[in-house]
Amino acid sequence: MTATIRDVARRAGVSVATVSRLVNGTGRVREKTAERIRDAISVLGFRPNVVGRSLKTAHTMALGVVIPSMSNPIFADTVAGINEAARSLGYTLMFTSTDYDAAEEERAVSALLGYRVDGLILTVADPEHSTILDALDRDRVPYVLVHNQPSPRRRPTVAVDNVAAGRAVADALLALGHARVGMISGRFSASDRAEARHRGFVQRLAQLGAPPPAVREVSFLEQDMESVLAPLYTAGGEAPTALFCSNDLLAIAVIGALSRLRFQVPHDVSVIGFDGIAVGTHLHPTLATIVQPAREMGRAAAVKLTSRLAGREEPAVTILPHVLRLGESAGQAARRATDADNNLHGAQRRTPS
Amino acid sequence: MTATIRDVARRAGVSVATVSRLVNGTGRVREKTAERIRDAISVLGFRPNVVGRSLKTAHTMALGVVIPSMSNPIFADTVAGINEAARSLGYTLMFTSTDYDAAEEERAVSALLGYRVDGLILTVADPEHSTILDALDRDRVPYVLVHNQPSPRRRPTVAVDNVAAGRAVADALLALGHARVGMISGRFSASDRAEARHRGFVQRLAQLGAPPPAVREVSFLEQDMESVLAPLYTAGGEAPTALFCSNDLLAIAVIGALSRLRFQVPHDVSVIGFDGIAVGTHLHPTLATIVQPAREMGRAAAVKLTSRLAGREEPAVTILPHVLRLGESAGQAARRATDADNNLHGAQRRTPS
DNA sequence: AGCTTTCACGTAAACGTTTACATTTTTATG
DNA sequence: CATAAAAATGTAAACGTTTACGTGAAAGCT
Repeated sequence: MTATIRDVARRAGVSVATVSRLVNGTGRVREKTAERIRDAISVLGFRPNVVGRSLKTAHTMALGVVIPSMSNPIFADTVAGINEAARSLGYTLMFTSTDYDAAEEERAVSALLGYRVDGLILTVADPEHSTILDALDRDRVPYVLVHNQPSPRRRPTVAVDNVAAGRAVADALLALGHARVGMISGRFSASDRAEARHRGFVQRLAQLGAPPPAVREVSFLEQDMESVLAPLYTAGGEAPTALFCSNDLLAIAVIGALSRLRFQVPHDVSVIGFDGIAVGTHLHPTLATIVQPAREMGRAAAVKLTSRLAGREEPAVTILPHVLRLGESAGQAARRATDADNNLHGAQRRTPS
Repeated sequence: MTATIRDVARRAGVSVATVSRLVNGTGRVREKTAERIRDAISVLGFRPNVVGRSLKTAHTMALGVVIPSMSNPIFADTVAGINEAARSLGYTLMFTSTDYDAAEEERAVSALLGYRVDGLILTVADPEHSTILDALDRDRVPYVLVHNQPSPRRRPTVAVDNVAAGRAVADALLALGHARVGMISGRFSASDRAEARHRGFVQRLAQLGAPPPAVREVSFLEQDMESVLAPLYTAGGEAPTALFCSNDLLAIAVIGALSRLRFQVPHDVSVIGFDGIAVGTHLHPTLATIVQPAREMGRAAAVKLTSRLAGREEPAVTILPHVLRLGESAGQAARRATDADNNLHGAQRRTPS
């Protein structure tokens, strides 16, 4: 069917070795023969079979990518960055998204390993207790984590400092005068970074003597945010005036739910997200958030991985800077004074059915 | 390093053929030997090398995916759908995004072909005049287009009827009383679907006796939408009261730019997008749009492709239904009457610097 | 001229599978 | 129990490359 190196060799009247040398630029070949070979290649439409090559060379020039979800722009952007860097380094991507399913994580990695990708870039649910990662370490499969929270084990990682960012959110909210705050987070078991953000948040709150936040863990695919929020806001005057959401998608859903519950953002409750996805700036109110340099993180991950593949020494963990973007969704806490005063806003609220 | 089928065979005291048969479930093997082999496999951590297998079997169980951009949720969702279907069919994805660069399209396909993917799923700039597609046809490489506008050549495609959708937008806008409309579109040369949407739009406008729309082609990555829009709105009373944008991302940018130009959407100008990306419903005003079933389209494309690979006959083109979602960004045209009347709103507008 | 290098190229053995075909073992049959 | 049929397994050749090694020719040197 499609031409092989043998066909080319025959037509050019040389041996396959010479063709291989020309194609790969390894070893010299006389200009005259080179021309004959090039001719043969173009008339036969020869395209080197990478799988044959890979079998022999024991590397595939393919990188495996495993992320939780394609539908979250933060990951899409990360992949875009990986793609960009990988391409320019001559690598191709093999890709899977797991839809936040831990079992699927394992299947995906296993499949990729079957293809003998040269390395993996992944965002896993819980790197601390990951049998997958343990297996990769054992088998000496090169990988780098992206977005996962770096831990004492110092697995190769590109991330932001989620804990510090969580603290920053606490600072910001307190500075805006919020006394009672809450957090709506994706399941910690499905996201170590959500857990890290929470940890920083709670820690700083405690440090500054604020009461601990109400925390609600939800599925990353939560459909019915109203049912999650309603209970928080039916209890007496203790409802949080600001909500930290572990990612922007959640924050957007929360803002929608709040509005259906007849709360105004930020007047009644402030909301701050995490990620800094592009659409956040187009929302109304614009979304307050911690922005991560997603595309850059992807690039950095690809570069780190390929550097390791090339045997270059690389720092295990790269922390990229995050920045707090104070959008309109986070505002001053409602005029605080007495508890009674808080109830003045009660009229605007409605106990959900 | 990692165990081969030979190692397994040796340890189990059988031949490689038997191991292969067991692993692939082809041919029978006595339960007793099967057990020995399974043991050997698990202690050696044997994982069949797909590249060796691919070389022999001449198929890779890998599908190539080439799309313009990862950062547009419509494509991200499509890829999610492809991923989902491919996975359940036992295929793995090799992935590239081109960032709307036609040259990159070619490189990407070429790379993928080098890996001998079993087939390709792609969204190209211009399927009608695509040397890439011609080459694929010539070399009998199975592929299916997704999102591209089906043409008389009936290349395998999964799409919505962009022309009909364009007409639907014209109908909707006219029904809302808009007399002068415009279109902000990604470059036709970079997107046949934008061109198709435009075609339907213009066609229906003409059919109904409305004046032809002002059309502005912009880059899909346009940063400065204000400079694009400003000229449209400095000319006398001829400015469009409604803008059809060839995709939602553009529509969002347009709404932002309009607001910076001190126009209110939809009061001063209505905006309607295309794609139906999820965030549209969270915007304020919510985004009027044509919604495409992106994830489903991805799934359908993967299914169509793999069916063809399996030799099953499949209709060449699959048209999935789109639906018009009339969000808040499209409203009644400003009270029309005399031309003079239109100028009443002039006070709210400001000629940009 | 004789010698050593260097250059250009060819030969053939891998790489890890699958799979026709051959061979052995087991089972069924009379 | 002999034998035929069926079942289980083995042998070895491919698949398309790369690459160590070998060889002949040309070039440089004394």
